[in-house]
Amino acid sequence: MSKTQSNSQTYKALDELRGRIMNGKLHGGDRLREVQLSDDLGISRTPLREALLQLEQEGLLVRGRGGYTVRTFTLADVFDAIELRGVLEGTAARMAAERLGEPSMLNDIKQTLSDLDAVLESGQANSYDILNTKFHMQLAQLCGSFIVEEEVERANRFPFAAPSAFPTQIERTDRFLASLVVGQQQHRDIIEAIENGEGSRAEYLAREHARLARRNVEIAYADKQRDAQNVPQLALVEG
Amino acid sequence: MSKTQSNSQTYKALDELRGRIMNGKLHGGDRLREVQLSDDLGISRTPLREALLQLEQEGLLVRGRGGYTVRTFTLADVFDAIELRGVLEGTAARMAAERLGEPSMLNDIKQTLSDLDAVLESGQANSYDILNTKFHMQLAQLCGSFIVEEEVERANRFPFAAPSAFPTQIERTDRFLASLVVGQQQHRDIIEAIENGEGSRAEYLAREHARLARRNVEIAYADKQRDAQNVPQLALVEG
DNA sequence: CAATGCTGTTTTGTATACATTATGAGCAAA
DNA sequence: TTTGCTCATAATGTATACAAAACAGCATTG
Repeated sequence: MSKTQSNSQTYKALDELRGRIMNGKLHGGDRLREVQLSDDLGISRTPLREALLQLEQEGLLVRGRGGYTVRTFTLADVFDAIELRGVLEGTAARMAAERLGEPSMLNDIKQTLSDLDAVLESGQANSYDILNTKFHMQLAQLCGSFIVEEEVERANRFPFAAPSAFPTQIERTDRFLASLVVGQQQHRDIIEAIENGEGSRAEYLAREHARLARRNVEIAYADKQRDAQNVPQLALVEG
Repeated sequence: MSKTQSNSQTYKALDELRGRIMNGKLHGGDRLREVQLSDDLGISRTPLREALLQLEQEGLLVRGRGGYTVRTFTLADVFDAIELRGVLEGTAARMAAERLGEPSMLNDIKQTLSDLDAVLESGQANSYDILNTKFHMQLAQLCGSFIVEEEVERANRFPFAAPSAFPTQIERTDRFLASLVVGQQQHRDIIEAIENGEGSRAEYLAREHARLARRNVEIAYADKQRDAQNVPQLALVEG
């Protein structure tokens, strides 16, 4: 996160390409030609290549026979990525429960919980997403292992798998808003389990919590045509 | 795996640097200067930078304030990495159990099990490591999800976390050889669980199996001085 | 007619020169 | 003595020229 700002050109290329892929401007299987992209973006090949390498690591591109192509995702891939995030966040939660030192270490994340409550009552959906992301980051940090924390964050960067990947853009149906309430209860339960040192409970609650995201994807995918404008990321998913 | 061969210079740099770090020629905290390294390795800066970027992704280097430094690992980091691998392999095993189509899909990995048996009886330790690695790769492939498989392989690339990271180099004590027998039984149990569709059992067996690797690290670390020549990777671990 | 090899073209891989930013030493002033 | 500024130096970030390799199309040959 810190390096991103320093690399001006590389970051610009990274951001722009990621955007194009996620928005569906670049389709799965499209080949990326360096010189052409370089001209297009107004960025020379060296930082562009750095960005391409990064996007390969993020899983958005595949490198075959020398050239990069945009990766294609199936709906199953999306579900798997979400499940993977659940597993990793579950591990973070379990480790947090097993290793937690002073209860005061939970103060910050409890504050986020309260903020989420306030936002849910007032119905400000945008703030919810920001706070939700914050909660998940704080949870990852609680595990006490930088190795695990890194991997959780990595899983969160994966397309569609992020805790707030879809909510901002999905139409705010009552059904969806209700799922936020459920999710917030799960947040509370996870923290309670950690506080009580209930590692296994914390792990499975976090896994179950990730399935909420899966459900959101299912809803969005079912209404793919209608949500096409709201959720352009869906263009990435084939079929 | 496929791209590695194509990049001649980049791969050379990657391999050499990885080796230097793992062997302790480069110590934790050492700064890597591009021009100096470029001269040293006889490789120009562009492919070198690509290698550095890759090593950052692998977790061996950290990028701060523009420059790369060799990452320092604590013993706790090593344990966490191993636990993480256990979690991910456990997930692969569980998914394999839950999703397995035809039982014949287990034929290949069962063959590996038999090969491992034969090697254990004959006492050829080198072949054991190769087959052990093969087993773990096949297990990852069984999960039916490329996303998960990729992440398992990623966790295996992490220093010390690979299934056969240490065994080849550790002195072959009776105690250690006994652990191989235990490990092989765990292999069999995992496959049995998958075959029976016992997802949860498969998951936890795989987790427990990873703890064998942890024990090997503990042994090696306790005898750090004696094993220093045999296990140069230990130089990477501070303290 | 099929297969194979040649050649022009395009694309990525590599090297290096240039630009920009960080760093640290030295000195001056408080 | 310490602190802050300035400037020299050296590092990384960027651009581009060149090399090598892959690819496609065509012609030639069996």
